[in-house]
This record gives sequence, C-alpha cells and structure tokens, in this order.
Amino acid sequence: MEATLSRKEQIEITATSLFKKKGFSATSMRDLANALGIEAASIYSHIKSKEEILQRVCFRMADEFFEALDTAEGSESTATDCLKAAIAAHVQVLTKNTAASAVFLHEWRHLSEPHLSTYLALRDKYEARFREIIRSGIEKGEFFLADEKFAVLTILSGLNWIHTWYKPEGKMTPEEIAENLSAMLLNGLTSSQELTIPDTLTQSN
Amino acid sequence: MEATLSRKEQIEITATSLFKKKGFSATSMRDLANALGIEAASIYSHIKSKEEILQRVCFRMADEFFEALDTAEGSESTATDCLKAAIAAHVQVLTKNTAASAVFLHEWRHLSEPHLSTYLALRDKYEARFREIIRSGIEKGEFFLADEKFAVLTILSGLNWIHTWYKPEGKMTPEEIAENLSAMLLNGLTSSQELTIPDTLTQSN
DNA sequence: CCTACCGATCGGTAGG
DNA sequence: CCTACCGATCGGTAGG
Repeated sequence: MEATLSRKEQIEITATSLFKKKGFSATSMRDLANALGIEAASIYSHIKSKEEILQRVCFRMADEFFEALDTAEGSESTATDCLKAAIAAHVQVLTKNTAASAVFLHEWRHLSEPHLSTYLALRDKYEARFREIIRSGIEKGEFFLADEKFAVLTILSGLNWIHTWYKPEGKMTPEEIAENLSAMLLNGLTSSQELTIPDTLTQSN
Repeated sequence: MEATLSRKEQIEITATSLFKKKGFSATSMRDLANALGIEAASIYSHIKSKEEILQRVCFRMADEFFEALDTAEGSESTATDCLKAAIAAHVQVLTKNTAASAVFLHEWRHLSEPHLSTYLALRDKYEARFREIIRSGIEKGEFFLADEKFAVLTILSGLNWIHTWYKPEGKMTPEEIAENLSAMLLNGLTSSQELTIPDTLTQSN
C-alpha cells in the first residue's frame, strides 16, 4: 500500500498526523523530517512551505465534504431522509481520515490570507446546505424549531468530535455511528426509538 | 472595573484572549508583552512561564465546570430535569468567559506532564458525572439509548461550540441558549415542542 | 536528498 | 518594569 505513495504524499500524510497530534504551530519542519527519516531541508524539494501542506489538507477535505454531500442530497425526498443522508455522508468523510479531519476542523486558523477567507466562505457554503435542508423540513412540517442556523451548528458540532476517538478496527462502523447520531439528533434522548448498538466503544484519548 | 485587576490578572486575561485567537503555540511572549504595552522580560516578574498561564486557565475553568455541575445536580429529582440543569450549568460557564472556555477546550494538549494527565483525568471525571445522569435516566425509563458514553460525548460536543459565537450583547441569553439546546438534544428536531426564540443569532466567526 | 548556512525569533535569565 | 543578552530553534535557501 505505501509503496505506491509519492514522496509528496508521504510528507503530507506524516505532516497531517503530526499536525493533529501537536498542532500546526507546534510541529516543526525538523519534527516532520525526523518522522520521515530525512533532513529538514530535503522536504523543500517536494513542497514550497509548511503552510502549503496545511492548505492542501484543508481544501482537499473541503472538497470531500462537498462531494459526499452532493451524493447524499441527490436521491432523498423527505427532509428527514435528506438530513439523515447528509449526516451519514459527513460521518463517512470524518471517519475515512481522522487525522485530516482533525486538521481541517482545528488548524484552519493558521491559514494565511487569502486562503483563510476562502476556507471560511467554503465552510459557510457547506453549513448553508444543511440550513436549507432544515428550512425545507420546517416548511414541510417535519421539523420543529425556531432557528435553522442554531440547529445546524449544534448538529455539526455534535458530529465533529468523532475524529477524536474513531478507529477503523473499533466496534462501530461509520454507518452505525451515523445511525446513532441521527437517532439522537432527530429524535432526542427521550424518544423510545432505541437502537441496537454494541455498548463498548473505542476508547478516546 | 479594570482598575481592581492585578498585573498578574491582566496578563492572564490578555494571554487567554491571544491564546484563543492565535493558539497557545503561535502566541509569543513578545505578542503578549506588546498587547500589554510592556517588554517581554517584564512579564516574568509576575509569572514563571508561558505554560503557567495555560495551566492556571485550564484548571480554573475545570473548577468552574465542576462547581456549576455540583449546584445543578443538587436539587433535581428526575433524570430529565437533572440533565437539563447540567446543560444549563455547562452553558453558563461557557458563556461567562468564552476566551477561557476556548483555551480550556482546545489548548489543553500543550500542557506538559503531569498537568496533562491531571487535566485528562478531570475531564473524564466530569464526563462520568454526565454518564451517571444518563444511566439513571435509562434505568428510570426516561431516556432510550444504547450507549451512555456516546450520548454524553455527543451532548457535550453539541454544547462546546457556543464559545465560538456567543457575545453578551447578542439576542439570546445563556438561559435561552441552554433551553434551546436542551430541547434539541432531549426531544430532537422532529418533536413538536417548539420554542420561542429570537431567530437572529449573534453571528459566528 | 545532503551539507552548510541564513536572519529572525523563540522562551527565558541576569542584574539592576 | 527595563536593558542587555543567552542558547536554542525556527522556516527556509544556496548549491550541489
């Protein structure tokens, strides 16, 4: 599997993992070089700057989130099913690469302009898609709430902790995680639509 | 108001705000000195190290969260009311000081040992208190879910984005925010227990 | 991909 | 609270 990775891809993957663990600012190019087994100066034959790595990770992840959402929104009729599909799509992307997800969610503020503004605009566009799903659900009488923006941010925030503990070898599949989250967020704790989920989760931290 | 603050408190408050905006690692002592209008070396007459500031903020916030939870849990009978009170208490602490909350939630990983382990143990203890509320609610037939740990992390994650946009002069009070969040998390989007909340929120970012 | 190196900046100390 | 300064480390370049 690793044999087919270019040096540039290896650098990106290793950097992403370090950025997740220590944060972008606290990760030095010498840390990265050390993890790769080369000298710091050698990294610059493959990338232009430390920030370029961050940019590539952030915007690649943004692409993936939009692509997953496009597919999810395509075929659903009710707002409820559409939201469930959007949640499942979001969880799929988060679990597919937890390190890149963590960097996307937490390290974007170290982007310089104009990349920072681009990033924030993309994020707002993504949230707007969710807002529209909620709004249409309210209109159709499927959802009951006063404020779409508030609801969307609560939902996304309720999904975006998954990267902290998810491991592919854990007991829950991404599909099961998505179902569980949809059930909690759509029906709440007090609804009796219980789910059958293994009660042992992969430990966080 | 500011007149009664000691220099040490001024340093802590200014540092907290910078740590929130730029992150702990990307904030230099010269940034901090500049914001205070003094020389970097002068800061060290009041504090021992940069990390000491982070430690003080993190553990003071931990204290506040526990204290608020103690009060909340004191007087409630049903698990539902207890959870609502715990959510309201958590939101109160988050909104009382958004900068310190952001540092508490996101910068703790820059703590060195043994502080890091202490921090993680405290966080687990806090989460365990929520788990116990949920567990007792399941036992009493108030809540329906398969996994307390998963539920608690989703709930807390659904609350912990508030510091990114809350401003005291905004349209929603902390009490209204807490009610809104309790309604979403306990009843879900599909329940018709609608709330009357101003539909204009303080803008995020 | 390496050696050799750059200027800038880091957290922090000495001594007043 | 300041001046003066420390050794270490930073991101990055030159030249091979």
